[in-house]
This record gives sequence, C-alpha cells and structure tokens, in this order.
Amino acid sequence: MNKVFLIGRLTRDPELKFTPGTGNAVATFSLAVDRNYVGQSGQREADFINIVCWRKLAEHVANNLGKGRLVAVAGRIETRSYQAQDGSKRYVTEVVADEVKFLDWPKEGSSSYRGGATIPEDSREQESGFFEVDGDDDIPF
Amino acid sequence: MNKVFLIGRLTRDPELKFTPGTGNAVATFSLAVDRNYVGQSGQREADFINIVCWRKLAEHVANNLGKGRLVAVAGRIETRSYQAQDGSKRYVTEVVADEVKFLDWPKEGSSSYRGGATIPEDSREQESGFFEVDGDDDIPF
Amino acid sequence: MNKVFLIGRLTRDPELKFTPGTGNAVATFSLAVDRNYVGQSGQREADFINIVCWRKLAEHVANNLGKGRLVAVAGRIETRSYQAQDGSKRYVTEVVADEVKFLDWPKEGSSSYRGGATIPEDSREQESGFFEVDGDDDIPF
Amino acid sequence: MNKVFLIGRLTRDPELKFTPGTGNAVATFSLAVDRNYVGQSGQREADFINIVCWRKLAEHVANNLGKGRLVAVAGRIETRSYQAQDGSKRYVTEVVADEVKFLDWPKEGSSSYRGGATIPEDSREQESGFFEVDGDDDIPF
DNA sequence: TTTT
DNA sequence: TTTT
Repeated sequence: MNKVFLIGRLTRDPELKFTPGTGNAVATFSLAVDRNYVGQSGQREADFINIVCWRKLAEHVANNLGKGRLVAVAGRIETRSYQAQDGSKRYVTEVVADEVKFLDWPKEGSSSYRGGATIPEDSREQESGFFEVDGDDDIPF
Repeated sequence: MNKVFLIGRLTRDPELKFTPGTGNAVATFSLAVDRNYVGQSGQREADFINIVCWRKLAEHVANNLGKGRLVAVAGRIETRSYQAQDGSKRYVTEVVADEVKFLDWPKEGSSSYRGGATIPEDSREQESGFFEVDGDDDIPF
Repeated sequence: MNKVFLIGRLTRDPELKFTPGTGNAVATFSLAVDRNYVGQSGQREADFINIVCWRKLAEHVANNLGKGRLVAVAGRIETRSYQAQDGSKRYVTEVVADEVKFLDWPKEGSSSYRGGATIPEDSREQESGFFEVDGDDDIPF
Repeated sequence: MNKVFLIGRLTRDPELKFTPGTGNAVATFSLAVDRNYVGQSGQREADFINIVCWRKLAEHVANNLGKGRLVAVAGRIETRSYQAQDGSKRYVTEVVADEVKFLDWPKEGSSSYRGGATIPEDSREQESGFFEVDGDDDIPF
C-alpha cells in the first residue's frame, strides 16, 4: 500500500515532455502544500512536493493547469535514483498522481489562465473538474 | 492537506538521535514498499521511503522495531533542503509519521528481535500493536 | 488504522448540539461527494456521507460553513448502533472529522453566507482556511 | 475525492454472490477496526465496517480470506438506500474496496484456513499478498 | 527552482 | 449480526 492525498497550489506551470521510446506524455509540477502549524520565527510554512502525471492525465494537466492553481492530488510516492554530473548517485522522491481534482478556476489575465474566452478543448473532464488515469506506467526517464 | 498511508518493511534497524537544543528524540528508518505492478525486465519493484518519527513515537519505534519488520505508517510528506559538502543545495523528501502500526512479530534470533524472553519495557503500546504521537514537531536538524 | 479523505459539498447547514453531560459541542452535516464514473441511465452520481465534528472544530464548522460549501474532510469511519422507535436495533456509519479544510468562499446573500461584511469572529482559522482538532472524543449520544 | 484506508480483521467469512443480470461476483464481509483510544468502562473499542468487493477481487477474497484474518483495505465510501420490509427507506454506508492486502496467514485448522496443505489455486496474487481490481463497478443489488 |  |  502506498497512498498519498495532497491539497496545494502549483508553484509554476506544468512542464510537458514525452518519453524517448514510446512517446508517452509526462507532466511534472511542484505543489506548495501549506503546513498546519505556524513555523517559529519566519520559518518555512509549506512543503514543496514534486508531482508526476502520465499519459492522458499529463496532457489534461498541461493543457488546463497553471501556476497558482489549487488542486487535490491522489497518488503514490515513488523513489528513483540517477547519476549526477559529478558521477555520484542522487535520490529523488516524487508523487505519481492517479487523480488530479481542480479546486479553483483561474482569473482571466493570470499566467494560469489557459484557453480563450470559451470552454477548453478537453472540456468533458473540465466540467466535472475531475480526471482519472488508467494507472499504466512507463519507463522512468 | 497532506496525508500518507504506507505498508512496507524496514530495510534496516531504526536510528535514534536527539536534537541538539531540546534533546527531543528522533528515529529514522527506510521503508521498502512493494509496487503493485511487475517491473519490466528486472527493474526495481519497491519504493524506498525515508520515515521520520519524533518524541515518544521515536523511542517506541527504536526500542521495538528492527530490520525486516512489517509496519503500516500514517503521516505526511515533508520536504527540506540542506547544504551539501560541495556547497550546493540539496533537497530531501521524507514522510513524518503520526502513527506506526506493527503488523508482524519478529522471529527470535533475527536482528529485529528486540527485548528478552518477556514483555518489552513499554508494553502498553506493544499489547495493542499501536502507538500514536501527539503531533508536536521540532526544529529539523 | 482507519483513515478517510473526502472532498464534497454540504447538502445543508451544519447542525450544532451539545452533549447532555459534559456540554461538549458536536456539529453534524451531510457531504455530497461526486462519483468519478457516470451512473448508467440517470442513476445517482454522488455519495451522501454523514460527517461529525467535535468541540472546537464543531463550533468552527457551525459558525463558518453552510449549505453548498466545498470542503475537504480528513477523519475516520465510526459505526454505532441505537434503538429505533419500534425497538429494533439500527446501525449508523459516520465519518468523524479530524480536519476540515474550506475550499471555496460563500457568495454574499446565499444561505451559506455567514458573518457580516467583515472578518468572522474566529478569524485566526479562517485566514488559513484550516482547522484541526485535538482528537479528543466524547460519549456518543 | 473519496478515499478510505483501513486495517482490521474479518468478523466472519466473506459472503459471495452474483448479480442477477450480468452475473458479476460480489463479496461482502465486515471488518473489525480497532480504535486507538481506550473506551471508558467496558465500551466498544472497534468499528465494524462493511466491505464490498467486485469481480476478480470478490472471487479472490472469497477464495482466500476467512474469519479473523488481518487485512488492509483501500477503497471508497458508498452510500445507498433500500426499501425496508415495513416500507420505510433505509440508508446503508459501505466501503467498496479497490485493493485488499493480506497481512497475516491463517493457522491450519482455523475456520479461516482455506485450501489444502499446498499453495492456493489462484496463487499468483497470494504470493505477493496483494490483489488489485480494475475499478469497474456494477449495478448495486 | 517555490504557491495564495 | 461482530475480529485478535
């Protein structure tokens, strides 16, 4: 069992890439999740958690979310390692999203305002504010 | 909101430390959480997640858990940064545990067998296999 | 372990009561939680889940939430039984909330608009949109 | 969002049925989930939560679980209503399971001991102690 | 590298 | 109708 539930705001617009081999869509963004307790004397009061979305969910998120937007994320923690420039091994912990629920709507003119004056292209999910993914995964990159 | 639920096995015995200032107990260990899906061609099939416990929960875990033990952890994701040896900034993601539930009992003779032939010292929690923490936090170190 | 995480809208204003003996505050409301999948042929597409809040959280919720408001609830499932009018035993399943996070703000004039033109009385929690409870419980009634 | 995570013991063997129309398998059982806090003076100290499993998960559970077994359940809360004998409307709250993880193994001779001296029939899932369902649902009955 |  |  490996379950995560988060509510927070995107710290920047999602980044969309495609896997070299299969061309699968992957979107990544960082979520600022407020802490409950007040940090003593100007301390940090949020956690910044890296979120990864695959395939349809990746495209949905990249097309419809932007910096500052409030979302709920359900998913799981994944860890992976990679070779750093200096040859040392580095470890990364991310949350792979199964579901992303949009909890607010962007103000026109903000960087997170996507689409024109009308309904966004993939509108079916937009309407419900919900989007689920098939759970299939891909080779990490 | 920042909620995590994990079930997995300790990859090593917990490490117990105390904060320099206040002397609060902190226990850390790594949890191997099996992935559901089969990795293609000999890939990794578990995530290794760093767990942090504070105060009473830290002592309970350090006194009663060992490598290989199966536990359920409820808590939240925290991120922090630190200065690496070479001066660069590194980022760490951990799960701070609110609850740890013991799901098996160690076989005598194994490295995770703690305590003698009788009931462990802090037996009240042992009996129920459950231990909760007050949620208080401390200055990270 | 008994953990629940919900996002939905109040189907009515919260109801505030006090326990006969100790006078502890209890607020109850029903949450409409949208289902992901489309029900075939006009079926129900939401679950209606009864939420119970105790003490400070109860008062906070009763003072600041109303019908139609969107919230996230973290808590646990509790079951209890009671004697029905006809003498038969009935069973009830509820979610006892540990945390309630407000995810939208009421439009002025709506039934869920509480407080005047200014900041509500218990404003400290309002500001963060978050409120946590001490976890203490009470004799059910 | 509607997420539930439970750890508890079956209060009886699972009951397996099939939907009238499509013949889909449904297994139901009740889970005793220990409460953290000590009930004052002989009070109840567990919640009894009804679990529903569909299709492959239903068959897996019915074939391999029995009274007293310890499991972790991940799923969602569902509510439904039905007509009682006396014509009145009754409401039911259940947890529909997405995943059931087996956390112990039955002692031979107990009512929960299923299968012979060897590996159970659907052994692939048994080995990992894990079984996931496709999430498809069915007309409630 | 951090959001309201 | 409730489990260890």
